[in-house]
Amino acid sequence: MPALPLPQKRLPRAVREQQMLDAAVSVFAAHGFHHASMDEIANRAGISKPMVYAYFGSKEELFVACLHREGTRLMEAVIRVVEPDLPPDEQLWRGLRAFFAFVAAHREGWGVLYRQARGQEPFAAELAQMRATMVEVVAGLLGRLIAAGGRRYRHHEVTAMAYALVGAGESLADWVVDHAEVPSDETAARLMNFVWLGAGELLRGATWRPVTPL
Amino acid sequence: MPALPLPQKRLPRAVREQQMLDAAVSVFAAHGFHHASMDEIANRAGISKPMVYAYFGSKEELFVACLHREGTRLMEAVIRVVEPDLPPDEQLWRGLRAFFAFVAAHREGWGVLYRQARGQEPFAAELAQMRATMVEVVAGLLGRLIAAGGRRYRHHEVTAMAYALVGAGESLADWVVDHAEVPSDETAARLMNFVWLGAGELLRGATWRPVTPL
DNA sequence: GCGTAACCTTACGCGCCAGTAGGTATGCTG
DNA sequence: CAGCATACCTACTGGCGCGTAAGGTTACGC
Repeated sequence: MPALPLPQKRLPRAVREQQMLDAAVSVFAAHGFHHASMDEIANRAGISKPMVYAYFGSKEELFVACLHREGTRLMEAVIRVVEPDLPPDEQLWRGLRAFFAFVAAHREGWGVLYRQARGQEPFAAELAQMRATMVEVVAGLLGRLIAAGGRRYRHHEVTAMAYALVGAGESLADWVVDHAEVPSDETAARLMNFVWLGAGELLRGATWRPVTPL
Repeated sequence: MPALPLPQKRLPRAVREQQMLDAAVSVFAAHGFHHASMDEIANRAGISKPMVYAYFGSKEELFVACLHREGTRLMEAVIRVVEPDLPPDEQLWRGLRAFFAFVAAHREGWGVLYRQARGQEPFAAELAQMRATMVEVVAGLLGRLIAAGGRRYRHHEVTAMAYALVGAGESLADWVVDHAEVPSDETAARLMNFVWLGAGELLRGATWRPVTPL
């Protein structure tokens, strides 16, 4: 969207910071980190460049701030729906739905930033952090799930499974971004089926059904 | 007058190109696309910059060439072991093994390039191409697998499953790169189990066993 | 041997943009 | 209405590194 030529009211820092982040997210998403210019970001935020530097310090720090804000929002969206009292499969299902819904709703924001960050070294750390949190959550879920079945697995095993699941999620998220016509819940259901039953069960014709209908 | 310490042998184009690619891969992997300098690449290849431009045209094209060479090698490594006459599960298993083995063997090459490319726009296309090929192969495998079980699935379904699988693979590949101590076959086996049996089967204590022992 | 094509070099131009210097306006607090 | 802090601006610069012009040198065909 174009820069809003609004009356240049003096605004408190907290507000301007959010505006800058909004601008930065869309510019970074549009051109990528390196091709994004700070001038454009400042412009779009309806402010001049030195303000951005005053508040965020550097281009890299600004990017990290974007990543952090958007990532936190995603996490919150997922965690909000995963109530610990529900049965594990229901938790997983809800988490997946929330995840894909978020990705679909933030098509041009989160996904793109995320992809960016995985390559560029300075950001990989920040990313790995969030990813690790996510993996931990999922691993916990799988752990309880398996424990409920009376079996025990090594930590390593469960972590690897969680990693695979998170990766599958990311990959399908990419797919969702490019296929706006497919409802995100449908994708969530597909992954749920795949994960829950595995190819072995699937080919025997079994189908996992959500308690809450689509 | 300037005595050349190194006997700068004149080499045919094909040879030099490979040397340049070798140099480029390691420099790109080390610093990332943008922080890599053409001078350093030329240097490491034991050649001067204009040669690189003469042969590859631009920094971007050079990167694409790297991506292409490495990607092709990966594809070949996987396709080589997947003999069409084998039963589908064996094919899948072999493919996974080859994939993780390749990634582990090219720790500082392929994985890093791959991560880079997903963000930067100009390369996403090239990447998507290879990815699509991979997904297609996997989807074909899954399709035959399911058909063998006597059931039918929509193309969309199978493709999504393939996408999820490929994503899980990529994700675990990252993990493998950071965990050199874990043998790649172990990771392959884990994913195979996960995919093949699904969490549902796993928690009932089932285990898929490879025909060819680790 | 001699021309010519391919290989290879040194040395530089020059756009782009992150980041800054230095200064002005505004509003809050007493 | 001082006086102080904070919001905000215009206008620069420094240098990094991609890409190139112009010119040597070696191999190879004839």
